[in-house]
Amino acid sequence: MFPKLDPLLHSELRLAVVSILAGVESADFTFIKKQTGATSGNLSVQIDKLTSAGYISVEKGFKGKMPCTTCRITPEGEEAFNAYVEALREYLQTGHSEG
Amino acid sequence: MFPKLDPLLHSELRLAVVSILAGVESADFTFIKKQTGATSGNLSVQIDKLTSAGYISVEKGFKGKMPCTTCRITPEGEEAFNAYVEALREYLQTGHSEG
DNA sequence: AAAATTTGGTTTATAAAATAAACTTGTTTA
DNA sequence: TAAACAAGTTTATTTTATAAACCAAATTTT
Repeated sequence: MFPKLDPLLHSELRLAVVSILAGVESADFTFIKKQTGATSGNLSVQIDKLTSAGYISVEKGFKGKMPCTTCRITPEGEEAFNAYVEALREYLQTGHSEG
Repeated sequence: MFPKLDPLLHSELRLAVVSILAGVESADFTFIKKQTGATSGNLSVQIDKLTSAGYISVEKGFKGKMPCTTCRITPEGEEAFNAYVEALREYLQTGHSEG
């Protein structure tokens, strides 16, 4: 019927982050921030949550002398994303009859 | 890029309600409750919100002697639902390149 | 070279949401 | 007629999302 939607992905910003990461090998904090238009604080928090869930991995390093936080989606993250997309289709596709 | 998702629809239960109503002429409270598996309280609250937003309309009557709350999607609701589906596609479809 | 500004974030506080628990009103059943 | 049930509503609690404030280091300006 209506499958449960993974609450970790059913969040505008986290979904955007995962969507970006699903399409690239990796992306860094500032890039994701620009793409999503999110504030640093919000993005930092949501990246933490995705990391704790094991959906993405984060590598902290430097680009020249500047700190640089690089994010990647994990296999678990990809799987969760795919499952979420599948689940959502049930909601988006109308035609739930009264029978 | 990533369009804003209508917060009124980006809610698991409200989305399920609207999805159901988008497919039928009308549906009553108890039917929606069964289909979604929601608690009465939660459903009541979410139906109120959708009503306040003008996305659905509610008609209170009786089925025999029992109270019966019938819900319908409004044209605004349909439009909002369609827009939401469109917006979501941007998120679900991967391939946001780093260029 | 000191001061001011910018970069790249994190931590903490606040506002909004989702959800469940408790309650209400009326009806049916034992 | 008392107990149980139906159909919801109201209120309280827990989560979430978000923004505001903060921090350290690097860069730019004077």
